[in-house]
Amino acid sequence: MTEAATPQSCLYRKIVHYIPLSEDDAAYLERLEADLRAFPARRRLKRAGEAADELFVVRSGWLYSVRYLGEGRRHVEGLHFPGDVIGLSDVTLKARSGDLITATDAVLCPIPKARMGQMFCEAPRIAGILFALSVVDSIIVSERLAVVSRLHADARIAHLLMQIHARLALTRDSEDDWFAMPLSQEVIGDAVSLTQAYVNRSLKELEDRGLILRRDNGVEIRDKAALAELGAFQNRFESIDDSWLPSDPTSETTFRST
Amino acid sequence: MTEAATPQSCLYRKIVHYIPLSEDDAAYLERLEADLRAFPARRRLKRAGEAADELFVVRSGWLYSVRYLGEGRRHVEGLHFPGDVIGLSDVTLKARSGDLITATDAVLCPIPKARMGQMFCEAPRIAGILFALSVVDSIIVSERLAVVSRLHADARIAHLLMQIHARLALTRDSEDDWFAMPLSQEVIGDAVSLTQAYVNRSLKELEDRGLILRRDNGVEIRDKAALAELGAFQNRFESIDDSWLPSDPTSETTFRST
DNA sequence: CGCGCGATTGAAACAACTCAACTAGAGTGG
DNA sequence: CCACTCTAGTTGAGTTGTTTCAATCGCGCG
Repeated sequence: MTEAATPQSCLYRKIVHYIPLSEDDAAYLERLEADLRAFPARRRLKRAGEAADELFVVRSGWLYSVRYLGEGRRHVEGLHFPGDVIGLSDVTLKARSGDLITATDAVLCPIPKARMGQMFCEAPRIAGILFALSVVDSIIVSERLAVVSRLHADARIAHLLMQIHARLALTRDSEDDWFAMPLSQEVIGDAVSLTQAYVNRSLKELEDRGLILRRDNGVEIRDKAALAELGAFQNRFESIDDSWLPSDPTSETTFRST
Repeated sequence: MTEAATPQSCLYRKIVHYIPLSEDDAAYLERLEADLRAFPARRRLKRAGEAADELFVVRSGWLYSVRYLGEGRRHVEGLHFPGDVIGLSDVTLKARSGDLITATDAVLCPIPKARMGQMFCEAPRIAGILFALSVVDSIIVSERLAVVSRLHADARIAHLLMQIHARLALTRDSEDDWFAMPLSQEVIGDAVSLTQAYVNRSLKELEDRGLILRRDNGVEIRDKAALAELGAFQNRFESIDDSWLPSDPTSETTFRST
């Protein structure tokens, strides 16, 4: 176990990192995360083809989703960190497109997909926020696509490391330049489209150049500027534009002349 | 001009392709698309860095968004066809991440981003549908990421062609295996991460193998099954799971015992 | 008619892959 | 406490898919 059994809601922390939340909305969120489930590391929780009928809020632990495209070719669709909502990206699918696997021990809150409809009616602001989170997810994927498409091995790795670091920072208060890295080089490779062997070489090169330091089963970011430059990384999810969100009904700023 | 000046709403057609729409919702949609603007082909409508303060519904024409990541490296983030909503994928960004360019003459309906908030309150079902469309967009990107990551040049092209074909089919009644291809090989390359020269070779190979036929400035799909197999293409946006959507308030099926 | 962009084709260079052997460390059981 | 096993990481050599650079072709358009 890397965390306490019932950690505080990282989703809540992530959201308030972005936008202020009223008491009511906070309470609504809390009810959403009522049901806690613990899973051990390296477990395949869901498989491609199973019904995609629930979302999961990640309370603690790392997970990833993989897809298989024939002849053993594997692709990591996404990494999931504490505070992430897993499954937003396939609410429109009846069946899961890939497998969901725990990288570490993890605690999740399942949410039946059916509740989303209620939410759109009962809590439009929460619905809007969920929409925003889903958009953030898709920006992350889109970013990765650009990088994988057009950058070299070392730059892809650099980008991935910066992205992970930035995503983790959303739910941490302390500014730490080290994070644990429970993903194998093979998983990293499947995420940025490289072979395991080449991931190794690239990591070594980044380390030799002094951009990172591998220690204690994790990675220390040693030269943030250089990594960002190399990996064409801009933190596009550090803050969000919430100007379009439905306003909080409890605050009386809702009705303004247009 | 490839279409009439004020064509029928393809967004409406796309939505009803997926899910039934009440009179009220249809009317709401129509009001959303009140403002029509025509643009000539090959025009840069928006640039990276400009304020991302509006969405566009595509009434007619093709567009694409490109991103530049240093040293002339260009990446096509997305293709936009009639019925698409451009900009859903960066509602959470204050500034556009890339340029928006018309491939053909095009007619667009701008929608101020600010209206989205209202929508979440006034028309939860429409908001839900917009959310679903955004998820479909992100599935398309995610699909492309998997393919670009793990498949060879000919397979990537095969996938792209099948994807375009399938997306166009959403708003067409006639089953046609030919479509116009106003994208240069360079743009195609920037979309699937290949150089223009190699796109050419791959297209030629697909043609030699009898999977496609290039004619009349377009592409004819000659062997759909083989292309789908080669490009690991599954049509994951032909229909959507709408079971979770807020129900239509005008229909009296809303309140059921849970 | 000639200009210019996009498509076509060729040859050389190279980034990343494949295959494979070896090492380090973590866990297990005797 | 050591030998055994297993998984993950490291490193090397040869191969290949794709890029790069460049030259040529075709065609729509002013």
